[in-house]
Amino acid sequence: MRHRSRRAPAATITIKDVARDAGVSVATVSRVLNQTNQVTAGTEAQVRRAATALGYTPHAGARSLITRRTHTIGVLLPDLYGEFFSELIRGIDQAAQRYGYHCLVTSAHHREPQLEAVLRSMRGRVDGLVLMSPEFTGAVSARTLPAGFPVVMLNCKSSESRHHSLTVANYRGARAMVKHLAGLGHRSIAIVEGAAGNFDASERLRGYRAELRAAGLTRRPELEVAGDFSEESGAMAARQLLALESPPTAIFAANDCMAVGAIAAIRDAGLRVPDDVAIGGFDDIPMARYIAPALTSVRVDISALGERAATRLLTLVEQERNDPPTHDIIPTTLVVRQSCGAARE
Amino acid sequence: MRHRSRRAPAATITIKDVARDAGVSVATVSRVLNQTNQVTAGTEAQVRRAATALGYTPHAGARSLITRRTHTIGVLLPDLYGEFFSELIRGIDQAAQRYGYHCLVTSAHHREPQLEAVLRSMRGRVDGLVLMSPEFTGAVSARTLPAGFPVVMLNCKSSESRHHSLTVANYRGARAMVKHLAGLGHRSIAIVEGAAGNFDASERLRGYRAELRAAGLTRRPELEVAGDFSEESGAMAARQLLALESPPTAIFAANDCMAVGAIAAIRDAGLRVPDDVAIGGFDDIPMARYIAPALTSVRVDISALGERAATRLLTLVEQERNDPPTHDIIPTTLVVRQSCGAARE
DNA sequence: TTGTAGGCGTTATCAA
DNA sequence: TTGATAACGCCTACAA
Repeated sequence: MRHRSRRAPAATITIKDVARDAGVSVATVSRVLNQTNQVTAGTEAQVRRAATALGYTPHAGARSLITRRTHTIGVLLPDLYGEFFSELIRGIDQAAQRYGYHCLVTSAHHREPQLEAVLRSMRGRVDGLVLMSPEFTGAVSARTLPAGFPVVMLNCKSSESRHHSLTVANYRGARAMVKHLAGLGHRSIAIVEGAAGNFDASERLRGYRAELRAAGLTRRPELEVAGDFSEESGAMAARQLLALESPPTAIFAANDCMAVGAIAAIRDAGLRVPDDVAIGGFDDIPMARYIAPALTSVRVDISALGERAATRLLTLVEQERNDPPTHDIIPTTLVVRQSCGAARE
Repeated sequence: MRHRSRRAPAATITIKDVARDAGVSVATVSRVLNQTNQVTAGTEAQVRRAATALGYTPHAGARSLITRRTHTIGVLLPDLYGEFFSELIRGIDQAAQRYGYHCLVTSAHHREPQLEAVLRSMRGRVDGLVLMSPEFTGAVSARTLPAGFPVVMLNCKSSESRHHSLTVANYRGARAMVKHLAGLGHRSIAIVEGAAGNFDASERLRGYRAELRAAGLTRRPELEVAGDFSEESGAMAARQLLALESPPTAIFAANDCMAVGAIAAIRDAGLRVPDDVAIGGFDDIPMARYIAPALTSVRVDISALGERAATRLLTLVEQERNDPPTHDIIPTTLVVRQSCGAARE
């Protein structure tokens, strides 16, 4: 008959219950729990006893309402597919935990209105934002975020410089790989591009083109093939390149997954890597050294990227200051193995 | 001279500002924003105009304090390393977004006290919990979570049945793989075990042993080699197995990464896969079909696991009822490719 | 249909 | 050292 066939209201015990049981005021309980040592050892003991007896835990939401600190950072990612993001989140979470913060993770905001809605929904939930989104512009920021709200951008267009940013050295990494291949004597070097619209992808393409020019090689548009970072797209791209009238002798895949797909396709076509076609990848995923032939790649320390981003953000949050934006670049390393034909082990 | 070389207090605009500008009370603003259609079209328009003009967004924390709904679910994982977790998070986040919920992700809680602290810190932050932790027992639950708090456990010991749970069919999957290898005529089948203490690892080992017995094969302890799910541990395990007086003719690696490492080690030893040693993996990561030889594996739909877990949890949260706990098992599929010697393409 | 006022669980500011 | 009491930003009876 009552309105309560529903779940009981989660018998929530509050600071008041502790105060009552300890025979003190809520203010005193609060003081004990917040380490503001203005309490007698005796009363402190009483309070602690009552608190543990009741199994009391402060309500984070209520606390943050008056404190204006949620001790949570928001992490906004364009996607969650693949090792890149798990590594990134791992790094971010690691740094956050070190500071005693939580991570609110969200992904997939394609169109601008959706992005704005997501950013808005963060109000009152997070103290700052790690943002990885090509769609995030200064205008969006102004419309959705309070002025001075701490933000660190990840792998975004460098033009957006009003916020702090961290970027992987995609351009330099790609140049290093192409330079290496050219140094091995390759004159026709192809690229399998990353996903369209992806910032990493376009930067790697830019590096590829720049280094071709620097090496005095002519750029052939038919050697720039679309891909989407998946193994399958790498295989398709390789097949397309092999079917050319004059196929390339080397292929730079914009990530390791596509490189693996390309190697499989080349093998299926009856050709050998690196003897007939040399292959280079990007990212240096753990598996790169174990496949056959071992993959030459551009190493990126993704979790370090995440850690630095979170650390930067948390510094901003805790300092409560408007430092002038910094723009860091995370360096990459060329790792030479068998697939490019340089190392023969 | 002022106290404010610090950041301005983020000029936060509240419901009061909107009410003032719209010339109505805060209650009316609230009603407009919460779709309780008890407002004149005229005043509603005024309120909306004022709200957008100010760029107002309700404060989620304040709202949840009175609503007793955070619209956030907590996700507690033992780790964040590797594709498994990114896929899992992807599935969880997908379901959460469909329900309009956020995800608070945390990892790495090794010892019990730390786990309890983390669970406690969730109070007032989340409406429910997706929990993947071997250390989470009924006792921990009772000490840290309010009675009736919605929880869905992932890949945990089935003994813990007071909460809802979802589990991958590790045991059955492992049996299917071993049965397949035995069916190909292999009499000495080795296993490279997963990380010690890991539930998936122990279940896959259990399945391996059970199927050996069922196939009438004698179990040889030296054919059970330790691993930790990494490529490197798979390679080490394979080397160890090849050094045996009578090495196995087939190796079941408890995940694909270790299988890749094992294949590399076997090749380095001058032997061929599958001719000299057959290999089977577990998980069927995207790359499995592209390596050489293509990897036979047990397919797991991880993102589906995450999606189902989150959906189950959100059903509990929204229904506000104490349903009797359900215990679902996510099935696996054997995917036969070249590495086991069955398919020759 | 609208406004007033109380309360959600904390912390912060005063007096005492 | 301690205790009232007023915020924090919002929702929701209840009254008008």
